[in-house]
Amino acid sequence: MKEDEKTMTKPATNESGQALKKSGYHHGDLRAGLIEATRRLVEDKGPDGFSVSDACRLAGVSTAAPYKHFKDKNEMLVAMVLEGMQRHRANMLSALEGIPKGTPARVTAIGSEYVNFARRENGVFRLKFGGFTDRLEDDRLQAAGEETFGIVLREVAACLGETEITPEVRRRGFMLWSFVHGLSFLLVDKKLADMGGETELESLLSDIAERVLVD
Amino acid sequence: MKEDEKTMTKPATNESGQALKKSGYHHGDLRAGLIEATRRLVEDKGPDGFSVSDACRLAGVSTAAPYKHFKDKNEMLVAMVLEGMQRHRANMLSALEGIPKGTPARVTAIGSEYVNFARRENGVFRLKFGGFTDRLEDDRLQAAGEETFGIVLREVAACLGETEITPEVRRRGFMLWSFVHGLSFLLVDKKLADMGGETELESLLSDIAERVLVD
DNA sequence: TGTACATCAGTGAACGCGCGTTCACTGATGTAC
DNA sequence: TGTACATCAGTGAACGCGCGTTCACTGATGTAC
Repeated sequence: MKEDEKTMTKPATNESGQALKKSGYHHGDLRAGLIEATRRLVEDKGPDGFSVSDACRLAGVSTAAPYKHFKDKNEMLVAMVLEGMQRHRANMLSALEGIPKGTPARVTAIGSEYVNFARRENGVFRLKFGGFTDRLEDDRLQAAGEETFGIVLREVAACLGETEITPEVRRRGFMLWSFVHGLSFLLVDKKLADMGGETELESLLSDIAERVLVD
Repeated sequence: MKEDEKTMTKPATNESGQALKKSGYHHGDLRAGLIEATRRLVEDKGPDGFSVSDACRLAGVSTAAPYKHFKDKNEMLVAMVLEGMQRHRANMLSALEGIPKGTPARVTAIGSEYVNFARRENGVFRLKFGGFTDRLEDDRLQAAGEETFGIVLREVAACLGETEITPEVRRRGFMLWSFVHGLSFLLVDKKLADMGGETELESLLSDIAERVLVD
């Protein structure tokens, strides 16, 4: 196969070893490749360090190629954030596995995963919440966010012994969300330099859960 | 004075009526004028919608002028954010006036002002906290932030009956900060569409203060 | 009070750059016969 | 199985644009005499 030779002379055959590109001419799944490139760039250079040109370079593709898959730059970012939110949601759900229903420990587990996502996928997190929202404004993002918040509300309701989402459940859920959301930002901005490590974080989360969920 | 005629033909004599420019040739206080222009642009177009060229246009000055007062674009943003943080701090302090020492009401008042700042000066708030930190990284900003946090810690200590900033005071203060910080973001991102108005906000803040400050 | 002069805050033109997007195109691929 | 063909995912060159920053300059201002 001279495919490989060709690939080696291409400018952007991916620096980190993981393959973003499949074959010589047709890509295989360029849409996914570009989303992954977008994600990487946002993680590496920050939410505003992303450019279409960079993504193309990383995916090893001409700068015109994305427009076969996305309307414009904004669509690329939205698609990437949506994917990230699905991951986030899935992680939160799997963090619940094995923890008894109706216990504050479930709420703590969700919070812990929320914070971890904010750290692990800092760029995506900031892109969604850091004030780029105006640019990204999109019903799909809004909907995905509410769906995720629903997971929290369900657990809060269970803890409070409610069978449906009452206004009080919303209120408590919102308190918890606010706390965990702010905590994520402060951790990621490193405002918590002297606040200890992982144990301290877990204790903070369960402490808050208890304080908010106690009637 | 033909000064006025000249000014009228200038392209950027300020759209909103408020004077950013003083005289025909020398400006008077261009540094302040540019900081104000920067602030306006960041508020109007978002943290990443700011450009030096725009600021010059708004201040009615050539694009080379800022470099007599600031090292580069970043310095302009830092200067503007620093000014904003001083306002923020002053507002928090004056929100305390007349409220009895050692009461949770003082903590609530600070929180309320924090949230209001995030809404009133949304652009500045996001610029400081929304993930532009990497670009803005600056010791002066860090120091200003810690000074502001000190106000909270002092009040928390008073509420807990401590005379100094113990680890537990820091812990509680940090919980409160996280909550109020997250609340600010969620309000500003309009994730609280169904969460009621000002009264609800105040009740949320005092509720949290009580829950966190009760031993 | 009037004049000569140094200062330095502003000018305006220019620079090189990377960006987002478009265009006519090409050639790999899958399908119908 | 082999061939003709339509499709359409990619190319690569080009576009116009606004950006941040620099440069030699100019002329208003304050100060010394």
